[in-house]
Amino acid sequence: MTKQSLTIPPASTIEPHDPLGRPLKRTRRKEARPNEIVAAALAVFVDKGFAGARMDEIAKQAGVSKATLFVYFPSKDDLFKAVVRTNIIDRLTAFQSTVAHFQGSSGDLIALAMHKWWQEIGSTQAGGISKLIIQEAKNFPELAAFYQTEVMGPGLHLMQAILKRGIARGELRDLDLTNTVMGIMSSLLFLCLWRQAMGVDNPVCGPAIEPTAFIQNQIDILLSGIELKGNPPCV
Amino acid sequence: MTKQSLTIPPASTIEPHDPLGRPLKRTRRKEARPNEIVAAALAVFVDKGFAGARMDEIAKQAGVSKATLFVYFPSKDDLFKAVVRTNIIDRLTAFQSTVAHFQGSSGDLIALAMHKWWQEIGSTQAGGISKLIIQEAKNFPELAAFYQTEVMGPGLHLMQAILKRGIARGELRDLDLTNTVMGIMSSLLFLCLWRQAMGVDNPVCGPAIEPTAFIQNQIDILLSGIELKGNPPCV
DNA sequence: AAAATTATTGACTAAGCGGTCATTAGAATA
DNA sequence: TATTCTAATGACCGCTTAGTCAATAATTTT
Repeated sequence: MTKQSLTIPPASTIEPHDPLGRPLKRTRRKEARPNEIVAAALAVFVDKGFAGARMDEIAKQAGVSKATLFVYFPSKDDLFKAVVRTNIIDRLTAFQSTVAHFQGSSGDLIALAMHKWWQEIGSTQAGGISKLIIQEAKNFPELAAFYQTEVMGPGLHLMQAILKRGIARGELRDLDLTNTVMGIMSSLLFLCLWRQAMGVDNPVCGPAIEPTAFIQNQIDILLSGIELKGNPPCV
Repeated sequence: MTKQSLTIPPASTIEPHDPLGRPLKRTRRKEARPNEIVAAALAVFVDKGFAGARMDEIAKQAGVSKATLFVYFPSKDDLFKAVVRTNIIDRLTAFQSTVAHFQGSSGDLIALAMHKWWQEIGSTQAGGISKLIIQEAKNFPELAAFYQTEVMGPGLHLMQAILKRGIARGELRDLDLTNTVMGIMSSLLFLCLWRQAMGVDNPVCGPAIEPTAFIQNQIDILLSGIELKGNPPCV
């Protein structure tokens, strides 16, 4: 789609607006609709899951009629895919560049990466998508594959590079790279899942997990382990 | 909703028959039905999720009519709860007793617990329930609460006891108990989720995770960390 | 200002699903 | 064998919801 001339509605006419700043009546805003719809869909999908999400609710939240949804997206499936695509990619690349040219120790880098990941992805709405994918992977193999190659793949690769750097610099012991990376991701991904399922938003609260403290604990253990053996007698 | 006239009064005997011509047997097996239904429901729920599971399919897989489902379970919700109850509780208690009176070192006990958990719960169909709960927690707060108190609670408590034992015996350093326990559970639970979502059953395979190796790696890291610092100069 | 264009939508449909119930037929009893 | 009891079910119902479309109205063009 070549970019069309942006028709910004004239500021001249004073019209009623909704709480989100969008015009109320039946305004024509071809450019803005898709983003608004995707944003609304993200919220509803994350909240209700794919099967549980109602097109009516998405429409309402986007401030359009249900029929308009089908003007911009041919089906619920397609809308779902659009939600995943548009919400993950950019966030992930931003995160990558944050971590890319770090100079300090490997321990600090790992800590930075994990905390940043939570801050910029896990704790945001994008984190909800992880849960969505896990939920719906079986029903959307195509989408799962997309997530696999476009999201998990790069993420794992990035973390693997961090560990390799640490090993090369003599800061980390020789590791089972694949499993260690998956282990690190697991605690992060789990945090997303738990948040979404049992988290604060939910009436049913499990043991309250404070994300930052949890992650810091994971980092401490990851780096140093929990056993006491060896060190003390050293002085 | 006036009840309409009784349906086709069959003056002629209509023999029950398959589309394939086989006479349908209508055997009466009151005792066996519930278990068979629950077993079928487990498979379908795990495969499709709660919302996606169809009562018709469960019935078919159980070899009964849909109406029979409602003879034994008042609603889909109740059937779902029955599935969770019957599949989790006994497995969990069995697991607990396996671990309860272990005598060796804390490191070995932790390793035993994690491997056993995977072997007896995570890798079985019961593991699929974990995913179900995470999926449906928001829609079934009551069920999530049940899972919380009856499954996660005892599980966390058990692992916490193991860690306390290790600290008391001077084998483990002083730990953030809650977060450490959650961390351990996270890798195990994640393995279930990953298995169910991206696992071998699924056409979309992510990086192949070998569960036993993954768990062993987690144990190694948990106990010893990944950093090299400290020890070498000690001699 | 009138006509042309097209974004938007209310009203509708077809299909699917959880759940119900009168009827049917397997088995227990006599 | 005849009778009774009840497990099992086919047919149906009401409701929900993804998806459709002709009509409507906000812009643009003439």
